Amino acid sequence: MRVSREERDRSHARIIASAARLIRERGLGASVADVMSAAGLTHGGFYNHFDSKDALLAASIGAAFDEVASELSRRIKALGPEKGVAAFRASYLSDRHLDRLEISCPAAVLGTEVGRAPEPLKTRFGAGIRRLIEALSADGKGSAQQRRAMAARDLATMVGAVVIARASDPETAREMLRACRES
Amino acid sequence: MRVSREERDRSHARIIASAARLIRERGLGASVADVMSAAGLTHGGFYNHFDSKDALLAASIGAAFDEVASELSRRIKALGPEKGVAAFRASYLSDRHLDRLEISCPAAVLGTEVGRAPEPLKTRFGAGIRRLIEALSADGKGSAQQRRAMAARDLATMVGAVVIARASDPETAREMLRACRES
DNA sequence: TGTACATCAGTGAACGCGCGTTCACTGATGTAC
DNA sequence: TGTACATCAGTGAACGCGCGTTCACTGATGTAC
Repeated sequence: MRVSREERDRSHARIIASAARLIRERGLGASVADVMSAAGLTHGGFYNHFDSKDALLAASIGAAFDEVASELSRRIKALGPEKGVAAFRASYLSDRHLDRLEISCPAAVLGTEVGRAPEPLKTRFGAGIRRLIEALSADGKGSAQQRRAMAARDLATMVGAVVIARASDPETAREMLRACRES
Repeated sequence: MRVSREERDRSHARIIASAARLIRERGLGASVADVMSAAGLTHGGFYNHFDSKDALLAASIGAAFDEVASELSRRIKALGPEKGVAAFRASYLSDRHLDRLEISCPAAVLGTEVGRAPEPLKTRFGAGIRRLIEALSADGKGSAQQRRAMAARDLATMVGAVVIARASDPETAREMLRACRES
């Protein structure tokens, strides 16, 4: 049956939120039916909300980056640039982060899959990356350009370390994280 | 019809080699039928060679790491530790590497997918990573432990940079690679 | 060395399954009067 | 404000497709005598 406009908008938001979690947990292959079910709906109604699964993926990748970027901003606001970025880095490279796939950084959890995805997904992904670099640039010395480059390198190291750690046996994972925490 | 033992062994090697290329190009979802076809065989014979698709994935991830690790060793042998590692790093972070998925580093091309794969795949993956860290440790100063940690960080940065660059729009990709080449 | 037979790598059809997407239908909501 | 009707979010069955895996079959290879 038809539902009110407010209800419809709530459903839409729930679908994106469910997808943002499920794709991080299971990858881009997370099924439309499972996403809809996690949002408390049935799969048939999906196309009332999105043109295609790819459109949902784009929206939910954006939402996932939003989450991570605002967490970083929150830390910077609370602790200042230097300590805020350091706290973010420590949490990113923590053992705990390894296990919490569903709220993890999209780059660390979807990166290689998005690399093979169609262009619109990459555009969204790239926008998320630039947002993170921008926020990370709050810390550091030198010109704005130098700080951006340092932030980009910093992000690459964090993402690479977590990607490798998650894909490896526990011992190798530990070595990789420990080495990168020392930076 | 039955073929000779030598022919059989050649088929086996061709299947692994084809898989090592195809999974890097298309991800772990590359189909058994496509792998067999690339090896000049039909899909029905696959289970004469492997117990399951996962067994093939493990073998071909190992083979892909072998390729990359021997390329690094070759450079070190030819140019010495410092220049050899530098040449490897430059090639890893080159625009050219971004496009050559099928001969790329498994970590940069399969990392997030292997993160969700069963344990045996991660063990193989971790072994490949340790081999690369080991080889990269040839360069650098300090104790063996310090050199290993530096090599691990170096590898994490390279992998993260390429993962992010491939998953992003071209402009963001360029910024990320440029920043990491400056290291 | 030759012969008879068992083995088994390779073939191609078939299986069951999960997927993205479509569709006819339902009935509460929104709208026109 | 009340009524009649069009709209459309949500449902659940159905579609076509590709996948990993199984299977009966073929015929050259390997082996036992």
